[in-house]
This record gives sequence, C-alpha cells and structure tokens, in this order.
Amino acid sequence: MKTEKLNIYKIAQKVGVSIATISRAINPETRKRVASGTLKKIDKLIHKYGYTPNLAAKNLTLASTKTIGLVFPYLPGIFYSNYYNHILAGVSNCLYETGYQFKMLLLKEEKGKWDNYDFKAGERVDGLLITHWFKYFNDKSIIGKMNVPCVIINDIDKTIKAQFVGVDHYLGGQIAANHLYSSGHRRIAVLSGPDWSIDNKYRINGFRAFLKKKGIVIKSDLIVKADYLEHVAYGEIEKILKVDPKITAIFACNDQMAFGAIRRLKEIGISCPDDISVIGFDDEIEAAKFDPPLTTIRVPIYDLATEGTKLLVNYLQNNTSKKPFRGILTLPVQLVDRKSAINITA
Amino acid sequence: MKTEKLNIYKIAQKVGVSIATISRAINPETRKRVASGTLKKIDKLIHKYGYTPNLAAKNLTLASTKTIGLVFPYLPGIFYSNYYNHILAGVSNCLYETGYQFKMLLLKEEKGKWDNYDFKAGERVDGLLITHWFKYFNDKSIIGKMNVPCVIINDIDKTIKAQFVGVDHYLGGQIAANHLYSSGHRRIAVLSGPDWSIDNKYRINGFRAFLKKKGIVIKSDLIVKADYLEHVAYGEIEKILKVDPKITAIFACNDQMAFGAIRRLKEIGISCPDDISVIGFDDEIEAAKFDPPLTTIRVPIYDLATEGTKLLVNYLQNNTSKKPFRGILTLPVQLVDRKSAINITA
DNA sequence: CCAATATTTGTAACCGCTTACATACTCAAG
DNA sequence: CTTGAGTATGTAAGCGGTTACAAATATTGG
Repeated sequence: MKTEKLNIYKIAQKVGVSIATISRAINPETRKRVASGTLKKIDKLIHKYGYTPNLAAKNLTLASTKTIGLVFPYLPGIFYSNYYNHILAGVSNCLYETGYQFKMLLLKEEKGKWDNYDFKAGERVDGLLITHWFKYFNDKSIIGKMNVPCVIINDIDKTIKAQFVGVDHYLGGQIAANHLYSSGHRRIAVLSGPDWSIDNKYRINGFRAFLKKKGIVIKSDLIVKADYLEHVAYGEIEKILKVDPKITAIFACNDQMAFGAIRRLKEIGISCPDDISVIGFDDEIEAAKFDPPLTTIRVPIYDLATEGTKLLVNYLQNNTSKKPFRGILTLPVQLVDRKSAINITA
Repeated sequence: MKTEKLNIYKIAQKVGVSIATISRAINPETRKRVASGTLKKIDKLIHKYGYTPNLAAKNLTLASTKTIGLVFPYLPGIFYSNYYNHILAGVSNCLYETGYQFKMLLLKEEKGKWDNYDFKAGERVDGLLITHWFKYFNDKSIIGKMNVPCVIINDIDKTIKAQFVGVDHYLGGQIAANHLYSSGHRRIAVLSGPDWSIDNKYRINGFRAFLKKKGIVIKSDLIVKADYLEHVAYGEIEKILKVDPKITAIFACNDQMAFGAIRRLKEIGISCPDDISVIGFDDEIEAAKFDPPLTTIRVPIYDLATEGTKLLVNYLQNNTSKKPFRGILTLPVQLVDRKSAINITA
C-alpha cells in the first residue's frame, strides 16, 4: 500500500543498470538492443514493483501524446444523438488498433469565443477530429492556424484550407429530386433545415437545381423552415397543405422532419405514401423501423468518421513530407428506397 | 505558415524577461505577482506569436493531467447503447465546468489480459471512472492497486476495496416483487440475465427473498435465462407458458427482456397487461414509449455517472488527507408504475 | 594471441515547464 | 540618508523520460 513513487532511476538502481538500459528494455523498438540476461532481471523487478513509465515525461521528450482530440459541440443531449453516436463508434473502432486514444473536447457554442489561443492552450493532442466546426469557430481562419493537423467531418467549406471528409449533399438533393420526379411527382413541398446548416443549403440547392432543369420551380412558400426538428415539421404540415392542398410529395431535408411530417399527416387522415410521398435525408437508425419505413438519402456518418480517422492517423504516422494537410474526401450518398415514397404514374 | 516552434524560452527572449516571469504571467494564480507593465508586453507578444504552453511539460512538473479516464468495454455497439450514452452524458455534463477533461479508455474483454502493468502503462490520467469492471479485470485485486483513484459505476462488489457508485439491486428486486405481490399476483415467472452479471444476481435474489417471506417459492424451471437480450426473451416465452400456462405475471430482470416477452405475448394472442402483467428493470428510454408503457424499476444511470464523477473530482481536488478512496454510494431505485402490470384482485 | 568488429551498457544533454530561493529595486518611515 | 519591508524579477534545480555518443565488453578470424 505504501507504494513509494517509482521512476526510471529507482528501477535502474534496483536492477543495478543505468536508466538508458531500462528505457531500452521497456520500449519495444529498442528492446532487442539489451542483453537477454539483463532483460530478464529488468522484467522481473518491473513486474515486482509495478513500475509504469510516466506518460507525461514520455510525451515531453517524444513530442507526441498518441492521443487525438475529438471536438463535439457541448449540447445537453449530444450523447443521445444518432449522429454523434455514429461518430463515436467510427472513431473508436478505427482508433482501437492503432495505439492512439481519444480525448473528448466539448466546446460551447459561443460565437467568437474560441480564438486560436484559447483553444490550443488547453490541449495537447497530436491531431484533431472536428465536428460542426462552424458552431464554435467564428473565424474560419483559426482552423488553418491550428498547431496540429485537423480533419473536419462534414460541413465542407471550400474556402477553408483544411482536410474535410464529407458527402456531396448537393448530389444527394439531386438524387432525392430525381427519385420523386421519375416517380411522377410534380407538386412538391420542401421542409428545410436551419440557416446555419451548410449541408442543408446544399441539399436544397441540389434538389431545386434538378427540378429546375426539368422545368419545375418550387414556389418559395412551399419551402418551409422546420429547423431539422421533428415537432416543428409536425406543426408546419397544415400550413403547407393550405398553400397547396394538391401536393403529392414532400422532401424533408432530414429524417427527423420527415418523421414529424408523416406523424401529422397520419393524424389528419392523409396517408403516406398513398396520398403523399415523403422522402427524408440521413437514414437515421429509426428510418428503417418507421411506419412506413422511410425512403431517404443515406449519409454514411459512421464511414465518415472511420475514413476521417484513418486519414488523420495516417498523416500523423507518415507526415515526413511536411505536406500541408488539406483536401476534401467525398463519400457517396445513396438512395435508400423504402416505403414512404411511391410511383404515382401508374 | 513557417511557425517556428515556440517555447517559454523563445518567448522570454522576445519579451526580454526571464522564463520565470513568463510562467507567472500565463498562470492565473501567479499572474498578480507580475508588474502590470511587464504583463502588457508579455500578453501582446504571446498573442502575436500564438504561443501556447506545452501541456506535456506542464503535466510533468505538476504531476497532473487534469484528465480522467473513462473505462468502457470495447464492444461493437457500445456507443449506441442507452446505458453508455447515459454515462457519457452524465460524465461530460458534470466534468464540463471543473476544468477536467476525459479520455476514452476502451478495454477489450479478455479475461486475465489486463494486469496491473498493462493497463497502467498506457495511461496517464488523474483518476479513473470504470464501468463493468469484471469484464476485463479478472483479478479483482488489480483495482485496489491502481496508481490513481478509481470510481466504479455499478456492479458493486463488497470484497473489492474501491469507491463504488451504484444502486441497491437487491432492494429493486424486492420492490418489483412487492408490486406484483400486492397487485394479487402469485404465479410468476422470471426472465433472468446472464450469469456474469452481478447486478442480475441481486435483482433475482431480492425478488425471490421478498416472495419467500410471503410464502411463495418460484419453481426453478420458471426462472429462465435470457441473457438480458430482447430476442432471447422473445424465444423463451412459449417454453415458460408450457411449464405453467396459468402464470399471471413475469418479472424481467431488464427492460430489453420485458420488451421481447411482451412482443411475443402479443403475437400469440395474449394481452399484456390484461392476461399477463410484465415488469421490467432499468427504465430505459424506450420503456415509456413502449406499447403498453412499461412498468419497471428505474436505475438512475445518468445520476450514477454524475455522482461518481463528482466524487472523483472532489477527491482529486481535496485529497490532502491522503485517505484511501473507498466506499459505496448508493442511489435509490424507484418503481415506475406504468401500464404493463395491473392489479388482478378486483 | 591480437586486432577488428559487434554487442551491450553508460554518460549526459535535452524536452518545456514550475517554483523555492536569491537578488535587485522601490519607497515610506525614522 | 539609512533601514527595512514590500514588490518584481532572475537563477537554477527538478519533473521522468529518450537518445546521440562514448566507452566497455564480448566475439571472431587470421
């Protein structure tokens, strides 16, 4: 119980060798440079006294912590959210075998608060995996000035010089539009996410661009903002139907809004998909279990996380080239054709 | 871009003072010991060059990392699990204001793998928050020998000298039994969790002890193991009914098994709660949304996490006394009386 | 048996910071 | 003008490792 504090000197003394020899013995790469007899003695005593090297000292000399920081916004329900659960799962599964660990970095959404100094001061990690950057980094240039390599997941902004991993939301919007259009839908309403979402903008733009090419223009009062929220979408449905009672389809920019829309439609006696088709975006876990199972555009968040992590770890391990770490890796989006959107041309 | 590497010496040189003065200026506690004029110069240059102190060096001198390790089992779906989401939420919310951060420590379930040395070697954290300890720590004594204070969440084992935060599962079992008994139920089946679960054992023991006092003994073939799994419980229902078709209630040792049981009962035309009452354990998020809303024993996992974190941080900040850090903090369980269990004495 | 070479070990500088202690400087009171 | 108490700053010794380089020892071949 009275475990006197051990360090490499004490152990060296007990074994009767120099600290250099101990250091060699405990590090796999240098272990073979120690005579096997010495090794045996060292191992025995290390085990006996329960010596473990001090990681802070190691970090200091090696200038590496073998830890990456995972930046999440600090929000009450964040760990109950599908999106972040996927990211956690992806990051940890990918990191597990690499010897890296991760530290959670929760940042409050205070525009302008995080300047270069504040943020860097608190941490010492080898790299950063950032989600929803725009929520806390008011000044985009900060990201480029970070003192460690960063990978940003989603929310691609081409004006930022950093490494992004995301999907083509614009294309996703087009795919959704194509699916509805080719199923015969012409009068369509859109449930939009909040203004702050860069991704939302692309989803809508892609959707409208496709339809425009087909000669269809959605009236602006049929594009209603529901902030990505289930209950807001729920509340907007009747307003939409007042604007145009004859719509045959709704494009919701995320699944949550699709759920809200369908829930309300059911309540007022309108069937989905028989009367109105609904298509979502994201492919959340609930989408498949929903009634009706939701047709949606799948965003592979888990894969985004694993690919981003791979990119970062790979750079960390091989950045001898000192190349700047930037670029955009795009993973495919995909239509998941379930039951909530049907062909009405028959 | 060519950010030459800065350290406290370089900055001291640029400002024209000694490193001690810089150190005082950048640490809130010692800042007042620096003349205000000097302070101004220092702040300006620090900002200009974007200097940030090296945390590894700080950790080394201060012998503290302001980081705690959160130990989870490494399982594929861990971040999608309610249980762990609650813990993540509790820990992070409680930690946020304290200046501590947390690092995820995922441990593979390999009995006997983690001995004292292996585990400690990889980490340098000020303390540890441990979940499901028995999955990776084969040798109980390891926990007591850890070189940092540990808090163990749930799975209380009185033979281990450590600090636990948990609930009284035995009492929970009794409460469940009382609820069924006083609602008139006498013929009851039990869906049990897996053998490795210490908590499961207590739940069942409490349940049986209560009934035994009332003169009721549950036949052993009415206590069937379903490993905490929804689909296993689903599959066991008919076997139970074959053993005793006249049971009026089922005690499931967790909610998942209750869900499975009810799902199967519905399918074979038996109504819950009209024909058979079912009571669960845990009060998962889905319990309230289930059809029928599940009567269950609530385990406040989120609170377990926050209380455990408080305990740990508090100890870390005030352990001048050098007292050993052990004890058992028990939070109350509680009957959540919803619709899946009814009174049949009427 | 000795020189040449390979293997093993030790010495000491360094990583970037904190802080006890020493020193220098201010300024009011005697 | 001294003296003494603050106040402001500097010096240097750790904290616990890694590693280049030097030194000692072992091995090999002629």
